[in-house]
Amino acid sequence: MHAIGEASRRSGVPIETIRYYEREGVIAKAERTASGRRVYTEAAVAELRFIRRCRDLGFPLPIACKLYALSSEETADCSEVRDFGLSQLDEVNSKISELQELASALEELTANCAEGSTKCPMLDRLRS
Amino acid sequence: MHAIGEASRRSGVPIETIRYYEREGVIAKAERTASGRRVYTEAAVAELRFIRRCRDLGFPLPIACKLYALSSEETADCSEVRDFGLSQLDEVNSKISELQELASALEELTANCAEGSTKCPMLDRLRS
DNA sequence: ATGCATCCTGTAGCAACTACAGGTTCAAGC
DNA sequence: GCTTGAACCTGTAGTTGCTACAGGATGCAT
Repeated sequence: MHAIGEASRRSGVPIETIRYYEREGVIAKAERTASGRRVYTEAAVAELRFIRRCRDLGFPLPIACKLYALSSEETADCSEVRDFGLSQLDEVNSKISELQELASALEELTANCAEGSTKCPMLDRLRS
Repeated sequence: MHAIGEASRRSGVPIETIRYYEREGVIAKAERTASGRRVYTEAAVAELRFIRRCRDLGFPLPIACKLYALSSEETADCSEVRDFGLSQLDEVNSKISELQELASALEELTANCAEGSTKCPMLDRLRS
């Protein structure tokens, strides 16, 4: 059993975020001591860590919740998990292509900017 | 002189966003008709378009403002513009690498998920 | 005169936190 | 037993850049 600070250290989820997750129903409400302080079991810490890993992979919170629910089921069907993973992968890949287009646009725009010039090709392109 | 709807169509900035920009001081306050409706000059529409192009390139609003200010100066030094562009490029590039790491992690995690399996390697990795 | 598009203000919601303010409780040292 | 400082509590507001109403006024065409 750990206090919230220890749970935070062990899970890598900031204290404020843990409380936020509880408020939002992402995780179950923690038990409390007589004086009202939250108490976390090892399993609760593992849940926090699980959620954090999902977030690190870019899964939105609702999906992270679903994945955790799946992971708690005995009968967890791998293919459902895989579908979430693949759809997340799709999204990440399309963000990557978007950003790559941005990057090449920015490269082109900055490439012709010469120091001291009063006629800036980048500004010209933004204006026209 | 255009009403806000026309300014929106011409600049590609949604009406609500134009009002938001005005509230936030991103653009100058528009003139009003006797009855209180906003009125946009050709120059104001150009400003909106400029801001939109900056946003499309991923520049944050405060930077978009600075770029517009620079673009209005006679003495605009190209090198300052270039610096903004390069720093934006840096940011885009680092986001790309982050996302590429995510993508490869997701590829690895999903690769071994086989249909019907009750032991999901992806869940195992999220748990451990 | 009527109806419909367009406009107005003001407020709230989104995602996922983060950062206070203002107050209680716990634990360690003296 | 008392003090002090860390850690905890609730509740609210701010972040970024919009977007979506609600509820009402205005403009224009028929």
